[in-house]
Amino acid sequence: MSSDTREKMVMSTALLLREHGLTGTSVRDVIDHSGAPRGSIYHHFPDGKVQLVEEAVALAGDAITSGIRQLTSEDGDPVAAIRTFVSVMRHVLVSTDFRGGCPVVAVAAESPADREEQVRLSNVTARVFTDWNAAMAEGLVAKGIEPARAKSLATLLIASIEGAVVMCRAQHSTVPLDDVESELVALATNSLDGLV
Amino acid sequence: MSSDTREKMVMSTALLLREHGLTGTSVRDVIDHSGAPRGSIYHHFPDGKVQLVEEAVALAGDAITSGIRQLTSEDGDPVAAIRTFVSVMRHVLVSTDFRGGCPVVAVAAESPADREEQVRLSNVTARVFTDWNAAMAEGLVAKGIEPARAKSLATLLIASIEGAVVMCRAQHSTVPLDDVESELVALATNSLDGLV
DNA sequence: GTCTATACGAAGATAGAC
DNA sequence: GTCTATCTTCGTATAGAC
Repeated sequence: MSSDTREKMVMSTALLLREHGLTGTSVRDVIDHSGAPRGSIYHHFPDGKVQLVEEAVALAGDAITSGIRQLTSEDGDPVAAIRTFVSVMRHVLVSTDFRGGCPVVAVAAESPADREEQVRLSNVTARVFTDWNAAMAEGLVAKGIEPARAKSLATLLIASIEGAVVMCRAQHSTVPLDDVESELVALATNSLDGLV
Repeated sequence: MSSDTREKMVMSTALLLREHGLTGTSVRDVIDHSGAPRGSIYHHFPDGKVQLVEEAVALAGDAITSGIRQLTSEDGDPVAAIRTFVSVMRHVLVSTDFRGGCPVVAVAAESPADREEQVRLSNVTARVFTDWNAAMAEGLVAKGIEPARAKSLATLLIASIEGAVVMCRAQHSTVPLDDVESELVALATNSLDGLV
């Protein structure tokens, strides 16, 4: 089955991206890591590396979006969404011995020299960040926070978790993420109670 | 004067790193950008690219540390330090048309395949993040916040600003950083007033 | 769909002249 | 200190057979 090979390649790309970054991840690496047949890359991904990366970012990003939506929808709890988001990131850090982070950030933090590539990739990363933000914000609004505040609060949540992940990689420790989590939980709780 | 050439090379490295990342920045690029003589790189930097990057991260990182210390020392104001940190980042984003971010994050977000390189670079990035954190935390403690809380609050400040910068690059907009700034200023103000 | 072979450029680094 | 030339490896991508 060919679609199986395709999926494996996209998955491998996401795993390699979060560790070595955009330029640091080569098509060769993806082939080796996925065990995919060498001659099939440009069959499945006519646009080559850019397309592979686009799909990997979308895959990883949409998975997070779904997670947030599930935890915040209906009778959900935004604080649980925060904890889950943090847990996912912490697991990635620990399981890669602090060599891996978030593939979306990895791509967003590098600007390729090639213009077209730059545009295509920032389009995906921007969409993912917007989705995360909307999902988080909706959960907060459902709990009584006003839309404008919910949006900026959601941005703070996402930005700080992502920033903490980078700090954890540098320090080979989950402490930055742990600290950010407790601060965020306290802040979100207070905000939901109308205290702040 | 040779030290002039040296400084230019380190400076150029920092500028290129924040835009293209670790793997995306080549020694050739640094030579071209700095206008330095081609044959002098390995004279000034015997360890080649790693050394160049180490010094660039330290240069950029220490400049921020100094900025924070100046604004928080003595009769200083932690909120002013936040605003200044944000201003610096916003200027980088706008002046590079959202193609450039923070060189420290750029390096910390990529794990080189080479072990020794990985160790050397995470040593610098870790030190810089620790310095930023200590500088911010000290400013908060001086204003009456208890040490443990100051440390985690400082981490939140730094992580969220850095995370927001990455989001801004993706979205070609300063809105994420603007939102984070207002949230942080509010939080810091409340914390200093003993409200939270 | 998948193979092997290969084109072509760019990467980091070094040698040896000046 | 700086030059030019070059070694070697690796990057993306393509060609043409199977």
